[in-house]
Amino acid sequence: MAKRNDINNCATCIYRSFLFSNLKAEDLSRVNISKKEIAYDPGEIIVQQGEKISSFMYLREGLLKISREIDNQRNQIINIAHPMDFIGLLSVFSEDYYHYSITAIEFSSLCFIDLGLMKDIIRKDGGFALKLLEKMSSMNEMILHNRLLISQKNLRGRIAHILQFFSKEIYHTHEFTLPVTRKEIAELIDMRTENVVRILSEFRRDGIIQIAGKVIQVLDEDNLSRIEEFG
Amino acid sequence: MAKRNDINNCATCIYRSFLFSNLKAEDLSRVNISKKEIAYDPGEIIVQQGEKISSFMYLREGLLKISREIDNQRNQIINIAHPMDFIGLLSVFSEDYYHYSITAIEFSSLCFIDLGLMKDIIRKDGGFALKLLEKMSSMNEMILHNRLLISQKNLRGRIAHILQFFSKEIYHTHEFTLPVTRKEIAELIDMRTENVVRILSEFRRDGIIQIAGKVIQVLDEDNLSRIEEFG
DNA sequence: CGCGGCTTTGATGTTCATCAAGTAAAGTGG
DNA sequence: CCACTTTACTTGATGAACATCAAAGCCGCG
Repeated sequence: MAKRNDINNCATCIYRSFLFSNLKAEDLSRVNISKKEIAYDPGEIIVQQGEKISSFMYLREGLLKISREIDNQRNQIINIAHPMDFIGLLSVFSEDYYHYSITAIEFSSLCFIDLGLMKDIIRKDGGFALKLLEKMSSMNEMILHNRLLISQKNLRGRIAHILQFFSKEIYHTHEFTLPVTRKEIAELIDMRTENVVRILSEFRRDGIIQIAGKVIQVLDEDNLSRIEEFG
Repeated sequence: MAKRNDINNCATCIYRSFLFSNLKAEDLSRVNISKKEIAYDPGEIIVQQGEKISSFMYLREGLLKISREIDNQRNQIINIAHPMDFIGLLSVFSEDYYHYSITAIEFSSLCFIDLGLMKDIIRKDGGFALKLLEKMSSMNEMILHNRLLISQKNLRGRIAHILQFFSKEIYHTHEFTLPVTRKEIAELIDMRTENVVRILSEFRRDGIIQIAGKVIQVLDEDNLSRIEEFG
């Protein structure tokens, strides 16, 4: 793990999530004392697949990719995590070792909370446990739902989907800078790099988007939506 | 919901799961009083997509399919649930309404526990909540993992995978009766009915399996494993 | 300045969906 | 119980969608 700069107090942290707002004052203080805040630059690996799980992680700021190795040199990206996500909620409570890697794809700031402490709080505070169950349930449902959607779409539909994802869910604007390479897009939506490029070019030819390297501008969102839906 | 026959007491129920064995005696008794046990024949619908979630379900015996409608007349099967599974753990705690349907594909017996009661127990018993978190986490991880695997395999690999699934994880024997139609297999592993048939026939020609209607016998498991892995 | 990874386009072949058409099996009503 | 209808299964032929191979330009970085 990298640079440390514990600057914030959980009680006043503007990033404090809905979940932690349900914590009792005493427990919040325990979290505050134990937590470690770490910042990562794009490309930095936060968790290596196979590593032992010892922390409960909370993404304050930035963007991460959660991925896993399939064979020698092929990767599969499971999810892109936004702020307020409890990353690794995927399996913190079921597995001893991470089944996936976590990498920063933008400048990111994470809080690490000792897993033992979290479990202790859960055991003592059933109300908090229920909130956590709900959060976990909805995160898992979302990721699975996404996978099920993608597997039904053709390649154009998938590209449209991922463009809408970045435009609407991540950056909330029509013009944005892709935080991932073409290859990573391919790994995220089950296709080949060449076809990502090809279809992006096609969309540009058709006046649906504008491309300047990693900067994308959505010009015809209606059309993009139609392609996403029917593709 | 269908026929009722509340015959069992949770305290002595031989199907009582690992999870419920962590329940305090008092809470177990509350579950026992509230629970409804219902039996279903193959084909009977247990939950309709869109229905309100009001129960926590536990599969005592049988086999279920969990599926969702994509468009007018196309379905996608998300998972096959075995006994001891807390079905709907997928989203009981995050959503008010089911995002999927549940159908019996063999004679099945389920216990329904009032969701309010479950939430109450969770709030009071953090230890139980933690066990539930672990169970939920591992179930979700398994389902997602399966999806990620399938999406990387070619059609032969997927068929090999699903045959191994039924043979090893469900029936624990080389010869078994498929609980699903060819069409349902297709819906489960993202392919078309025709290709399910074609590849099964191909496997038969190659001496890997024997087919008699719905009865399948795995003859060459090594080969099947190889196809699963490299396909 | 040169190396390696990223991007791009074209050409080619494979895999898979689709269409078609027929058989078998299973449910339905008289 | 039999004619009838529907649903499941099966095989072949065809074309579309996609992966793969190849080659060249680009860009950042040491």
